[in-house]
Amino acid sequence: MKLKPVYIARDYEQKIYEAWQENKIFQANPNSPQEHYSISMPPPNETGILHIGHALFITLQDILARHARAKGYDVLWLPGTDHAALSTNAIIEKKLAEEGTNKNQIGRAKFLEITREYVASSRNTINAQIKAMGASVDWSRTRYTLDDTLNRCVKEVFVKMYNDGLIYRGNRIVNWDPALQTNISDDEIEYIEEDAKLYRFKFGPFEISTARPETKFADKYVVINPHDKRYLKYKHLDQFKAEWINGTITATVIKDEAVDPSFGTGVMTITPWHSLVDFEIAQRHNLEGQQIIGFDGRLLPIAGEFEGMTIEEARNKIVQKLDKKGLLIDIDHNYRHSIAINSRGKGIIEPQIRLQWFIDVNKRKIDWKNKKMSFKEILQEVIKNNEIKLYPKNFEKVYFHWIDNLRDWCISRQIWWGHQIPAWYLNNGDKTEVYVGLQPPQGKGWEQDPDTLDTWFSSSLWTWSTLIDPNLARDQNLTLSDLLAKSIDFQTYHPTNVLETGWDILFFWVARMIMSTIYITKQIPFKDIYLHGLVRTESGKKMSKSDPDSIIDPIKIIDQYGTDALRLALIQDMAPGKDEILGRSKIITNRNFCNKLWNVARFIQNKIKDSPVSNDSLNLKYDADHWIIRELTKTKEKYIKALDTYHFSDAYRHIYRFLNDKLADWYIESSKTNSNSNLLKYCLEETLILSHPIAPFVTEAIWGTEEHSKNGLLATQGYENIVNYNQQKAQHFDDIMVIVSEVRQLIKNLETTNLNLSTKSDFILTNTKLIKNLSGVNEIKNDSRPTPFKLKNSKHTIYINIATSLVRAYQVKLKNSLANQEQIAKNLKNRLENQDYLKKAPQELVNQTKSQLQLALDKMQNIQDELNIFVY
RNA sequence: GGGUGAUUAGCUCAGUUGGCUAGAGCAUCUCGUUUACACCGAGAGGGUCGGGGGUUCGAGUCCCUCAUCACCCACCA
Repeated sequence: MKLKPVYIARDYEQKIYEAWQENKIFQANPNSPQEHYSISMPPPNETGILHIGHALFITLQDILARHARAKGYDVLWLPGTDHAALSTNAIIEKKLAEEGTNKNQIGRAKFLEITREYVASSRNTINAQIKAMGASVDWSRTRYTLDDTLNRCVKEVFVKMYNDGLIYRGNRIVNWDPALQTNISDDEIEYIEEDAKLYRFKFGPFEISTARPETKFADKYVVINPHDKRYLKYKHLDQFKAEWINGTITATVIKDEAVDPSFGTGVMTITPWHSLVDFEIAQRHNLEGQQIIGFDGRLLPIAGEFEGMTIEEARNKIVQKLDKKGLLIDIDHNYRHSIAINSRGKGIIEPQIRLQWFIDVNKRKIDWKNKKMSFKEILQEVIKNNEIKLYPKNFEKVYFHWIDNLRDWCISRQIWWGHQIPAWYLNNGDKTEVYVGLQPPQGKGWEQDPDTLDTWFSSSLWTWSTLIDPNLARDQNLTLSDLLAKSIDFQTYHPTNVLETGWDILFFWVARMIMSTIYITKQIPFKDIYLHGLVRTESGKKMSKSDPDSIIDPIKIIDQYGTDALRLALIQDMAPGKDEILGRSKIITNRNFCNKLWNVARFIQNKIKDSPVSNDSLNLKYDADHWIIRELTKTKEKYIKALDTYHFSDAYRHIYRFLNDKLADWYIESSKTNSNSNLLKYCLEETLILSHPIAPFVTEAIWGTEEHSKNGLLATQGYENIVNYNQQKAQHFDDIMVIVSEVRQLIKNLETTNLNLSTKSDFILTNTKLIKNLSGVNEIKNDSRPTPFKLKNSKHTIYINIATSLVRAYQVKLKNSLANQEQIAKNLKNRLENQDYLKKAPQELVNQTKSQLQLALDKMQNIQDELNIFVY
């Protein structure tokens, strides 16, 4: 088949992916005698559509998977989707609201049914888009964070943790989202700053400041720093009367270090029910708290006349009332206040006290390394001991900092979409019995906890639960340990080799996987963690839905420029853990790499047509042949090493340099003079095999148009050993390159097309035609008579014959290069005159410096000799 | 308030344990359609690596400090 002049990606990509799938080449084979390699794909939201972040992680993981296959591993890259509890639940509730109903009206069963239908229809979208990216995943092992096996695992883990005392139920301040009617984890909160008013009120003998007067109905305590000299006459637990919003109250003085004397008046009242800090102060002193704001965000009966009002409605009215009573002192309008919002739903968070389930991160209950350790300690241990390696390493600092500040993890959510908590309650008059188990308890009156578990609880089980055989998981007679022992995938592919994900979910997900996996399986979940950065717009901003122009839509890019162009643009100049900027121009540049490869293939195929490939074994005929094999060998070593160490952009740069600077610019150009079609074909095939992990489609497309000694699709080809070459002959071609480059410069600088050379060197004379074709020199004569000018960079003696009219221009050029060489020689000389350098630097380096200096001096001498001609 | 990272050519960025005469892509300028490629080729210009100090024979690279920016964590009534 003949290749078209230009590579049109969309004509090939889909068919190629289908061919890969038909041949089942991405299917893992645990029975393979080869070594095994595995990656768990971070499951994207099933309701999502492919964005640039997905495109990045698919690209990186696909490169790793294909690279491992080419190295000869049996590879499992396991795909899946996440049920994304919070956001999916919110979508459905919004839909219901639009239809004029709500979840309580339709009931739990109906709600779940609607949700299931909705997600089933959208899951295909994301999976098709993952395929479009070229992902070499094993679709036969697709998993879902809400499927039966995972549900079983979730319950098993919950029950085990409960029995070990690692999960407890307690009254704690949680981040309540009145809009979504659920609490969310600390990590899912964002803070935004806004202008607010800071009110100062009279409170008994004190002045207090607050930005939130609406929470002050039940404030019966003033808290003062014990060291605050202004208030030494008030003792801890002193009582006083104060006129307040709804009449006179009796209040108590509390002394606590948490108060900052320099803020406001140094006196504050506390609202334990609606503030974490206040709650902690109240706990220290055993104070009562009272709920002021309902879970619907409206004021409760304690607010008296303000009952039922929202916070916005009530605030000004309360201030007005206090003002009328003469209690308002002043208002600071320049106050900036940060408010907590839900990073997913954007609802304003109202701290509330609720009975919730928590995971204890400090209890030493987990067996690891023959010790009883806490989750916190395990998280520190595995990274400290290098059992799990972080790339880039500097994220360790952030990681440890996060662990130091880790609190117990609240895992219950007041939503319906997700894994329901396997806890049941029985009301016995004034006491509630609690039962936690895999199956509902016997007997009447038990009711299951309506809450579900945080999505991250189930996704933290991802690496191992996905490797459990789903058929075995249905057998309730088997224990969880049995399941792990009998599942061949788990035995073969766990721990996984690498977790590749964004640094933004290091804590949400990565850390929690380490916790849960070690706790259950006694294995680490992965050996390496590679963190990539975020992809930003050309102006450096985060791509956001509110600014549609800023969004690079991978689907559109793929259609327009091809998947490979997108993949290459994503890894070009990318550094681990660092955000990168991606714009259209970068994609176009990388589309050009594909086109270059395509045209190299076209040229070589035409060549082969003209002089068909013989059946002889590979025969290196010309100096250039040895040279290109040397370059290919170097490139291959560097490329493989770069990918082995997650240096994606380096790997790409190496193959890019080889293709453009070596193969196309020099070898193909020289093959127009001296053609070795066997070797051309070999170089093309090697380049395709090497480039395949980073640009799978265009390479497979070219491969498909060729006849190969090797069978099968390109995606199944491994890296092979490279043929031997002769080092000396390779260097001969280096000599030719030096000459050609200098001649090209001369021709440009002197603005002539009429440049002639003469030499008596046999080497040059046998390569006359090649040098002429490559450099554009007019003629190379066999003539030993010297002319005033010589080529300077070649070790061969080659004279230049130029017209007298050009001599002056040539003189300027000589002076420039003399100055240049002088500077170099001066630097090297200084270095060699430094005794310390001679003593302390490695001998090898000193020798190198000496020969560099000699080279520079020789060149200077030559130039000077030529310049002397002008002395008159 | 605590922390992390960044600062290298006009722009976007590489630069792996210090050895650099600091690189690439894009952009700019000049020339060129020679058996693949104008989604091309050849050549050129452009940087005291944010400032200052230190360690070292040697610093873009390590340490200190200042400045600017970005992000993360905590959050004060």
